[in-house]
Amino acid sequence: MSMQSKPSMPVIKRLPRYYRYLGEMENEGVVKVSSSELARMMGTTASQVRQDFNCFGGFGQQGIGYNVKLLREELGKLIFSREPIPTILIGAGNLGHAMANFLKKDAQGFELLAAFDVKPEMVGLTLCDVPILDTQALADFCAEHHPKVAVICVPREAAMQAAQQLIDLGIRGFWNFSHYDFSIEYPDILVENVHLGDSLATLSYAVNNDL
Amino acid sequence: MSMQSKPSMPVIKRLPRYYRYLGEMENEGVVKVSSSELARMMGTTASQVRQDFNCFGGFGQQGIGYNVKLLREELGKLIFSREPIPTILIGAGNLGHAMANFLKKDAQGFELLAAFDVKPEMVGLTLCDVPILDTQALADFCAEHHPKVAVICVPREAAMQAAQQLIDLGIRGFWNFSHYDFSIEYPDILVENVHLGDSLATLSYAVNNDL
DNA sequence: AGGCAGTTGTCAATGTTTTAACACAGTGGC
DNA sequence: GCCACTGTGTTAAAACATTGACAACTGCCT
Repeated sequence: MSMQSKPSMPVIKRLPRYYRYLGEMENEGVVKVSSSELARMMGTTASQVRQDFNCFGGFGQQGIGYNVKLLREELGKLIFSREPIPTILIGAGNLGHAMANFLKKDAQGFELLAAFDVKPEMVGLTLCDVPILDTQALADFCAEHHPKVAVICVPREAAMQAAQQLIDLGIRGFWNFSHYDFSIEYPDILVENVHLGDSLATLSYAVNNDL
Repeated sequence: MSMQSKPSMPVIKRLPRYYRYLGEMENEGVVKVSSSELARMMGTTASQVRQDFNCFGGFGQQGIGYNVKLLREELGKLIFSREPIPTILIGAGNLGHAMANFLKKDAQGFELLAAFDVKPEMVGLTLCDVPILDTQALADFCAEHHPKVAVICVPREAAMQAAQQLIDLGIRGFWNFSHYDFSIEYPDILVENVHLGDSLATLSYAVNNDL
């Protein structure tokens, strides 16, 4: 039970998937699981599974395997905070709607407080039970509610403009759907990019080159 | 100008980003660029940039750098096919709407032919100029139009059910937003996963652990 | 009780990706 | 024309990630 080494990015990126599979198993009533079975689901080796968990101190029992419920709880503690992270949405367009929906219904660990948009006809409406506010009101809102994460669903130009303000207002984390790369210009923040265009392009490459 | 070695996955994943940056530069009228400048934008080293391009034969000129327009064109040829890939959308819900929009307006290399949904009230409507059809009509539609890629915007259970049928109907590539992992059960297809939940969880881990 | 089959934690070996180093090509000043 | 300067293509080294191997442990069967 010794913390082996600081988890590397590939390990961290696998955690949510372990967590997801374990959730499915728990729903199906599975009690214990072996590293080799998890490996089969993940498409990797048992060795990697064990080593991944060992970065965090190893949650298994020798000779037995891993307790599904316990392991999931431990991973949950690593991934999610005790309190949901207060979050705002920038850009209540098509994509913004879908992501608000996702945050409210399918995601855990985040609490959507409000959405912001520049379009006057949007302001005043609600989106999944949260108000759509004018971007003008952003500073006041943040001063009062201290959101920690912003979901960026505006085009590149708007994201560029908003970046400095959001950081100044105390936002530390970004779930970024825009084509603007925050991390380049502001190194001290946490950005999770979802570059849909890049993802599609990768698929295109794969289809083209028959990978 | 010698093809060095088969490009590895990390290289391929970087190509769309190079392509994106080069597009921005071209718009700004930049004519030439050096590997070190590209490296600064990408957040990596000049060495990596040069090596990445060399997988495909090296598009630069010694002593000069890279011609922005030329390099972008070459990368474009690698990533995209001559003809847009005929594509269908499965699931015309909130997310499906956003992705149809994205495919039509922001993406290149794909042509959205139709959307499919099981909800009767959806069927018959249009979505970004393409018809929303009943899932029942899927087989006939594919027989006639031969789509090559499907965008999966339905929940896990529906994706599981649809998987075999879509593959049988000749779909080779999937842009998958569901929590169902195609690649595990069907190895001979091309899947680009966009696991929004996993992405959010990664952000949560980062915020929690202050990475 | 003892051996066997199954499983984890851990360390070593292997494979892959990134970074560094350097020879060589082109450009511009003189 | 020659020399310094810039910057690529390419090879080698370093860093990193995955896989293999094995001791330690458990439960079960005889």
